Parts: sequence; structure tokens; C-alpha cells
Amino acid sequence: MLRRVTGRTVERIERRGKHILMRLDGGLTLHTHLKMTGNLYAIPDRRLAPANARVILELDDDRAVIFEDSRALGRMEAVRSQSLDRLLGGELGPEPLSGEFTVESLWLASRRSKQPAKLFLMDQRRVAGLGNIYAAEALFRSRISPRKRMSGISRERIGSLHEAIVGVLNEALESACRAYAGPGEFSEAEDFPLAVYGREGEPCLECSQFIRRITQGGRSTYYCPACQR
DNA sequence: ACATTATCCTGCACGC
DNA sequence: TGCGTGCAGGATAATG
Repeated sequence: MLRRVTGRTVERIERRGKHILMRLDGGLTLHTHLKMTGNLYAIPDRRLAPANARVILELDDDRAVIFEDSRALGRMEAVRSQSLDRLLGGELGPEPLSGEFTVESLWLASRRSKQPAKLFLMDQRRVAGLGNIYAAEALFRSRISPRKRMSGISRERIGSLHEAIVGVLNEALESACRAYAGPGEFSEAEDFPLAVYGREGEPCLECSQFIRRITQGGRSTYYCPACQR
């Protein structure tokens, strides 16, 4: 598959949700999803490529692009841009930090969804790019129970949910930038302080009630049973 | 039509 | 100490 990218020019690099798109000439796109443990970065000298690299893309100067993925859940594939864009266009919701993600659009989508709030937020067709951690944090901030059926949430709460999503993502982006320590390297304390995620049994920062962990859609959800209704 | 579960894969936290 | 077991995660396929 990577044979198809040899000799191509990278025209530009884009991102849609959690998808990284390297646009190549000839209508091809090198499509990468990092999943949990993937890492993608450029190094100034291809001879410095780490031994555990899954993919090494040698550029025409000395540099190289490295794709690492310790748990191997990530994907990198070369596909026709046209079919990829059609796929992502249909499967991905609005970019949460763009103008198309508004209180109104979230409100409208919420009206026709019976999904529990947590699963709604994790559903990439609803909002692009929200994962387990930030979905839980956004729900905590807007005081919505992760189990709450989406269509049953008030207009006012949807407003604060929208605000919470944007706020959480902006803070996450900020801390990621702060933690950036060179190509492929991030310092400790990568995340901003998390209020609920990973804090099962610890006291809620707002009310001291113990944070609870439940399973939704096969994944852990953390929330405060007192603050979130 | 919907919801739950298995699958991919490996590092890590456990328990004995 | 060292081994084995099981779980975690995002997305999708398969099953109920």
C-alpha cells in the first residue's frame, strides 16, 4: 500500500476529527488515525529513526516522517482522496471548534436522538473528534448525567453542554501545546486537571461525593452521581 | 431497527 | 522475583 506513495509530493496536511490527512499529488491521500497510542512526527535526519517505528516515510531531503504505534491499533493507508472525502463527509459530524458546531445544531441533533448523552458525544457522526475523556469532562461541566437520554435534555442544558465541549477541547489543545517537547515527544502532565475521568472512588471536586464508574457501549464512563443529573 | 458484544493489539497493573 | 491474567482504549464488524 505504501508503494503507492513513493515519489509523491505532500501538497498539504489537513485534519478532520481524529483523522490526519496528508494530501498527495495524483488525487491520493495518506490517511492516518492514531487511535490510542499512535504518534506521528517528522525528524530532521532519517538515520535517527527509532527502531520501533511502524512506518518511516523518507522525504527527499534528509528528513523523515515517523509513525509509531505501540499498541498497533492505529492505521495508516493510502487511499483515493475522492472516496475518503466522501466517506468522512458522511461519517463525521461537525468540527466542534468550527463555526458549524453551534448551540442550534447541537440542539437540533439532540431532539432526534434517544442515545444516552455519553454515547451521543462519543458518536463521531454527531460531533467529530470527541473521545472518552473529554466526553466525560464535558458532561461533568454541564452537569448532565452520562445516562441521560439526549432528547430529554433541556435547551438550557444543551447550551451549557455546547459551551463545555468547546471549553474542554480548547483547554486540552492548550495543554497539549504546553506539553509539546519536540518531535513526537510530550512531557508529563499532558492533560489539564481532569474532574472525573479516571477518578473512580475519589471525591468530586464540587461536592465531595464519590466519583462513580459505569460501563456504556463497552467503555468506562466516569461521573459524579450527585452533580450530574 | 436497535443495542450489546467481539475484535484488533500491546503495555501495564494486578494477584499469587 | 517472576509469571500469568485481564483490562484499557477508538472504531467497526458481528451478533443478539
